[in-house]
Amino acid sequence: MNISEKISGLVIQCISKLYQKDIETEKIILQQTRKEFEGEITLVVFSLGKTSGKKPEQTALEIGEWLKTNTDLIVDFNVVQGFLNLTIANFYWLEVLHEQFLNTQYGYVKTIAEKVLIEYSSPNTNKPLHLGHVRNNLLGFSLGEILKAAGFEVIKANLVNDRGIHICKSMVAYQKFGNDETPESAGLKGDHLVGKYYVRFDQEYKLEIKNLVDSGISEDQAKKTASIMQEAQQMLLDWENGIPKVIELWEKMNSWVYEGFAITYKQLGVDFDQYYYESKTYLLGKEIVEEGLEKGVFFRKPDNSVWIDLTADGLDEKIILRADGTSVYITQDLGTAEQKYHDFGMDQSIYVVGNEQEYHFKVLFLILAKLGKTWAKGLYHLSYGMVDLPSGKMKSREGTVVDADDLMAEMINEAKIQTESLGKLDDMPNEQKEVLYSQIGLGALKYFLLKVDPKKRILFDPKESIDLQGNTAPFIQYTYARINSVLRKVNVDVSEIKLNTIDLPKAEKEIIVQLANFPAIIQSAAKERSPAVVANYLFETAKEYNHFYHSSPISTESNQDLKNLRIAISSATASILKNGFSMLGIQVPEKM
RNA sequence: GGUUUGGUAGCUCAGUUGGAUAGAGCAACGGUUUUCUAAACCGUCGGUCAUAGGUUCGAAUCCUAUCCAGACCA
Repeated sequence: MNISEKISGLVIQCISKLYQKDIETEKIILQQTRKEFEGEITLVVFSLGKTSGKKPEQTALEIGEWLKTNTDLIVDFNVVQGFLNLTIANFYWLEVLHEQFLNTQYGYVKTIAEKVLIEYSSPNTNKPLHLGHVRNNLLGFSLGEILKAAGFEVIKANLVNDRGIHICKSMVAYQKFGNDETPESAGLKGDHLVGKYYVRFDQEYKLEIKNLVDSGISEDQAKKTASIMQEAQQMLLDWENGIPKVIELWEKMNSWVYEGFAITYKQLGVDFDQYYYESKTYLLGKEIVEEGLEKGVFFRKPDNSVWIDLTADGLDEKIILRADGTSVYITQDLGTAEQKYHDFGMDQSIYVVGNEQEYHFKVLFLILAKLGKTWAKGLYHLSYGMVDLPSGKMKSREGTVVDADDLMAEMINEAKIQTESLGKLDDMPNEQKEVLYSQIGLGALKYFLLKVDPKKRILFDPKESIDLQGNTAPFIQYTYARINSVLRKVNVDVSEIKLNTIDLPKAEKEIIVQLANFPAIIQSAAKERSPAVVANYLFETAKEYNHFYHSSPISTESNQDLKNLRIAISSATASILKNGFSMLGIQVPEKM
């Protein structure tokens, strides 16, 4: 039971004793006391006026007095207008702290309540990953870690988009212009090599359109008749018909891409429990179409196409199956959703996909609900904003992207320059330095993307490198490293420390109160499905600790009780920073 | 045209179910190291919370309308 729940209980008791009235827990509004006032928890009394029949200040005074005299937990109070500021007994804070530094998994919920599947990343195999994908990957991974900490069983899934016309485009371009180039011969990562031909296709295609338009054909017509596009469409048909030569090329090029992705994923630190491939799932969903027709949820038009009418739900009529019987995206997604439920029987299924697909998922979830799928209520689209450049949207085929591999390399290099210029680590072995640069550089990148609310779009200016000072990962990493340094200096076994009840100085109490919020933060981040909640909390915590650090010497403190207290606080802070960061996929260095 | 998300300091963002004088970081300026890591700390400057109404003891937060930006559906 956390402190708010405890106090709520006490206030209910108090009101029943003082005013002979019962009150619902929801009516009791508690918040953290603002720094400028005495106390740690504040009861907002305005809404209790009706219950007490008295003015807010009078009510606050009466409740405060009762709590002070009748409970051990509350030792003092003060009233400001309708706010009752409560001072909690030191023994409580010491208890919390004690639990924290003994339990390195403080705040984690160990009993598994529900199973949740998170689908994220879901790349196309025709080009390398860019900054937008990085946001997706980090959000998906991080949310998975947060949900695990909050007591969910998590399955991370990746639905690879490995077929379709866009894949055929790079294949056609490679066939025409590739000269049997390989990643080895070109000295390129496999995904970059394939991406090169995706760009090449677009260039050739545009050129051909231009020539056709110049010869007097309309642009629309030119787009359709361009021979390179027709080749791509033919290749898609050949692929569907399993023409060996095409399948072979497809397999070869995809395998290059997978080798490239594996490297990028590894460096990003993301992983998956389950892979789905669109090439294996794209025919799913046709049975659902039958099911929908039988149930009367779908209807067939005279031209034989299948539709659903969602106008009553404020949406449109949506096509489910084309007149020629071929699938559209939503058909596959219906099938894949059912497949996933069949495979895992999860309670919740989260799709981490950009906000451009909000409409699509609204339709998908609605259809599944209308089909009477009991699991449809557990579907959720984690929609996030685009990462845009000052010049606008990133487009792979036009080459206007911030490449994930390049960016990571730049960030690591930036971290290296910065670290070397500080010149504190001259005695560190080179191998260790490389690890550190990567922790700092990647940490800064990840934090940059995760600290903002997923709903918001992010503007990334490649000309301005990502900060390493202020509200950044290195700030928090530094706080961690510094705590480690102090703990090395005092050289005690933290688990052996006994905390005696002593007066808590203000700085000490403030940081303990901050640390005590960690379990609630995990829950709130899980509920809101937002790693940003964790990121912002960790920044506040690090800031609070730094404030404490500068006013509270540890190694030179002669009062043993106070020294132990500070060691305990430092140790607890370190483990919260480390655990919190691990939920964001960011590592902490022992030294920096 | 419709749906939807956002708009908070020069810039990047926090701001819990409505609560106290709207907070951080960056940038700018000033200070702190014979003391445990100065990637730090302390201070100064900076606000019509897009706009206008409404709800109420109380609104950045809820409601309505409008403006701006993004995304999507025709």
